[in-house]
Amino acid sequence: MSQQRHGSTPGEAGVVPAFPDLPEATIARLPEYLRALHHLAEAGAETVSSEGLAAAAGVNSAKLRKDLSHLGSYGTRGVGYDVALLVDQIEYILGLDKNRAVCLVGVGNLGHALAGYAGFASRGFRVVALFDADRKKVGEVINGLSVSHIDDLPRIAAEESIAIGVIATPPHSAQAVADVLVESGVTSILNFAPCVLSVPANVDVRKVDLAIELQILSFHEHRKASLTALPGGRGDAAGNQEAVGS
Amino acid sequence: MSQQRHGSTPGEAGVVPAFPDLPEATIARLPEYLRALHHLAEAGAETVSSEGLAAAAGVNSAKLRKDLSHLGSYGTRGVGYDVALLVDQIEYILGLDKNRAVCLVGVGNLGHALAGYAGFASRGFRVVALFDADRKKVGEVINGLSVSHIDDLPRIAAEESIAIGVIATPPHSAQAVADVLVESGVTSILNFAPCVLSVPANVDVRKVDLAIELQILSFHEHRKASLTALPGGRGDAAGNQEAVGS
DNA sequence: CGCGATTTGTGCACGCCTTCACAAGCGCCT
DNA sequence: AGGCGCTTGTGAAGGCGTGCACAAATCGCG
Repeated sequence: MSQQRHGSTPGEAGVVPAFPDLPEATIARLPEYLRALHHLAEAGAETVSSEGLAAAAGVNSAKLRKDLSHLGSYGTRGVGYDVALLVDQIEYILGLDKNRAVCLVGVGNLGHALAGYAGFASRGFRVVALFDADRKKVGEVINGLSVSHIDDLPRIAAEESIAIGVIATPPHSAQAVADVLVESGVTSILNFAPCVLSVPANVDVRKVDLAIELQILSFHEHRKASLTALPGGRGDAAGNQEAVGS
Repeated sequence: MSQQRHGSTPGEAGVVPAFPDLPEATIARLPEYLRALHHLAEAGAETVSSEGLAAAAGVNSAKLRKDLSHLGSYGTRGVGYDVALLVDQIEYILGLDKNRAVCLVGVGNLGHALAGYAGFASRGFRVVALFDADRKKVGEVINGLSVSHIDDLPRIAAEESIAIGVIATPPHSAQAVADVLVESGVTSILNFAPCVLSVPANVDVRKVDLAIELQILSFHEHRKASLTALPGGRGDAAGNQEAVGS
């Protein structure tokens, strides 16, 4: 679904739409808004208020309005936001209208699951290639996709115009894989290996460490336990949920 | 992340050691430091400088020093930090010396992988129970653990003193699962389902949405593409790596 | 047409986090 | 013992993000 900018004054910017300078925190929340909006759209809602959308996304309504205001005025005062319009706009900003090709390296325990993860395809990502260094795994078919050897990565990445790579290898080989990915033209990496990657400045890396999340929860368990052990400690302050990022 | 003030010890250190009031951002980095320290310990290092550890963890050295200073003075000026001592200290703070029991709900594609994820066990977490609502999956053995029906969750959670639960179900059943977990005494939840969970204030929820990470990368791809398309745009702005948090 | 109800967009203040820069402290060498 | 180099720990400044509170804008209705 290609699309150009809605509404916005045609008087400014050039052929390439001016790219808004969004705060990183806002960017991280846009996918959450998008999910909530899709949900609302399926339910038949045509418009939604900042209050309603904020509740659906689990954030403060003022924060949501400020986030959305960064990408332009797509709301109508007294009414709310047009759901369909906002969906299109956020998908455009996130670049999800490109049906991006993704490759996955490391078809082990986790990689196997990621290769079949339905959440990727449903958000506009196509996993177009799987790689592994183990020749015993090459040729294995997962979710309709055959595993290739990592030596073929540069060729296939070029053929398929792959810009995003997912690393699901053991940590000791993650850096080597990252080097190959970068060499092959990949400019965004999602790293599931628990290690620090070194990449050129023009390459973006995001890291997901499942064990770290548990350790953070463990800390809070420890804290809560030591609080309830104390005389005055009642753990019922105002708490809300939401996490990740950062 | 759930905020929650916790007044530190009223008087001085009691039987329960005074629990430091760590910034959330610091907590999120401690596991990273810990991983780097384990790596250094295996390599035989006895001490490490803030510069060295910061590099291994992929952060700024000043930030690392400030983080560590929050948990006390465990470094020696002119020398650095004692690796073994720091490992013990961080593990204590994170509550990893308790070998915490974890249960996993939802043995689908992702849940299967998580049940076998070695990174959990190696960081002091024991996955002691697997649950699913599908009776066809009950009894299936994964990684030496048999899948139980979710109706048995309250009983088993009590027996095993489970305080941490992992949700890897489809989003439409995640809230119901969370309710059962909370009802069963679980006070920390790691949620892999792409939805917002509503829980009591004393329960901590962290969310990991794999698709969101890809969408954030997609945004940066989009941004980089529109930058290189612009005349003045050279794609060598100050790019850094590392992410998540935040 | 005007008014009130409603909701967006945003100026502002506050607090958290990051980063710099440097004094204080420690060990080693002479 | 004394000085020197190295490293930690921290005060201060700046930036970023959050949330409040309100003005501006829009719709519906009498």
